[in-house]
Amino acid sequence: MSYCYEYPRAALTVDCVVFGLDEEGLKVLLIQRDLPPFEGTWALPGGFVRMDETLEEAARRELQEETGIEIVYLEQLYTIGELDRDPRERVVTVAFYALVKLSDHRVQAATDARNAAWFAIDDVPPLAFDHEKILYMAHERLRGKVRYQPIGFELLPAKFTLRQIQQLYEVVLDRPLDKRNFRKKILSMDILVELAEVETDVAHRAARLYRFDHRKYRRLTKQGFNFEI
Amino acid sequence: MSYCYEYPRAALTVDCVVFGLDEEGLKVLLIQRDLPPFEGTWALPGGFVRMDETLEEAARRELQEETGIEIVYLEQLYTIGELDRDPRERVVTVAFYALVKLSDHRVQAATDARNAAWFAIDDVPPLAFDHEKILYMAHERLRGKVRYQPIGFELLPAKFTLRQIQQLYEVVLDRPLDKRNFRKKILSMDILVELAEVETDVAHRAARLYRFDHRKYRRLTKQGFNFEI
DNA sequence: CCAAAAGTGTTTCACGTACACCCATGC
DNA sequence: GCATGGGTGTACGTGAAACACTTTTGG
Repeated sequence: MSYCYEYPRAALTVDCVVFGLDEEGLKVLLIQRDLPPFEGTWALPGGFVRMDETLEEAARRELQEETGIEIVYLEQLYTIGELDRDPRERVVTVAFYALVKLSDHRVQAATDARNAAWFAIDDVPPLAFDHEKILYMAHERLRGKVRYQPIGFELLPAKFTLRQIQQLYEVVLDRPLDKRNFRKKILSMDILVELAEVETDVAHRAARLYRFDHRKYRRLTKQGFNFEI
Repeated sequence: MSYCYEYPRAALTVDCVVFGLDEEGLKVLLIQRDLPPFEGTWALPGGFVRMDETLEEAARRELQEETGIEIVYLEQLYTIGELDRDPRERVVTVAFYALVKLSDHRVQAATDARNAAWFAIDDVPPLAFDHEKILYMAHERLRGKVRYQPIGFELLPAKFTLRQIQQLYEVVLDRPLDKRNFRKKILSMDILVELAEVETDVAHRAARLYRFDHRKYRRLTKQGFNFEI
């Protein structure tokens, strides 16, 4: 107990809502706590912020340590400072949300030393602390943001079919979309590059693969283009 | 120095970007610091979070203490945890932004004990810490949010003319809007109540006054209505 | 009567939406 | 040859944008 201050100070943590997508739908990455409080309960990955790292660095480090995942897309969500959210003492947490290409991370997270697992977003166990509230906020944010920023591609493999993007939007927005209209719209934005490849191992006609063109998107954005689904 | 912890802890503050609107345009409320560091420099109102108050409570209290302003619309903006943002020690700050009806607060803030003043958003003096960055973020957020949430009304008096709303949007979005189209659109949303009053003390035909109908808006929102300018 | 802003409709065009069939492939 | 999804075009309606003149009021 060697760090002393004139006034009391809250502890500062980060918590991360990590979203992934597979054939079954939208998933979230949880860890099972191995220490009290809430020992054995599922929770969002996260932990204390060190004095030599920024908030985002702390979030990335905790994700790396607890789940073995290297995050590409990470964004601050909200900071929660309710008085009794942690039974031990006052803990203020900065919540983040992250999007990962589940196709790349499926095995890693499940086999990590800590008990980490992907849960369907609609079938999440009871969570520690106020993590259900944080998860809800993150889900809302994703739903809102996916419509006017091309962040959905962070959930897809680098090469994807138009059907995959459409399914992504159908899952996140929770409504069916018309195939022809969707293709017309997404292609007319001119942010996808048509590849010379098609998907493999499907029991039907293989679909063309595309990739998202970050450079083109940035150029268009500067010219006043607004992504919107 | 009587509060001791096993690990070092960052200090936690709140900072507020308070926006107001008058005939000249968009304004921001600043205070002149009366203590080091940055003594004499203009800064965002804010201060340390106490252990018995939430983050939002801290923001409201600081605004009350430093500027005498009672805030209606207050929203969390971003949390900044860069390592050297405060020369004394590690300070993590939760930034908020607030919208006030400047018409009600013009005198109060200027005559408060502390040196507080409104500055045109495009003519802000050098600010302490990283407050210019925070101000920029808040301005961006306001610009973005005002288009799809009816928060602009928080900047107007309770009773306002259609010209006032239009000017508000012209100032915040920084582009001219067509009068007839704007009126058509805002009135067709059915979120304004036409009052039996007109403005007074103008050297021309007096315009009809309206007020924003929060209740109607909430009802429409539940039915899937989306505000958008 | 003059200055200043209030108030008011119509036309045009772009875009969103609804909708159904043939094609390619693997089994 | 059959099941599965890939890929494609048109018609319609709604809503955004462009645009100018008359009315009211105070000075």
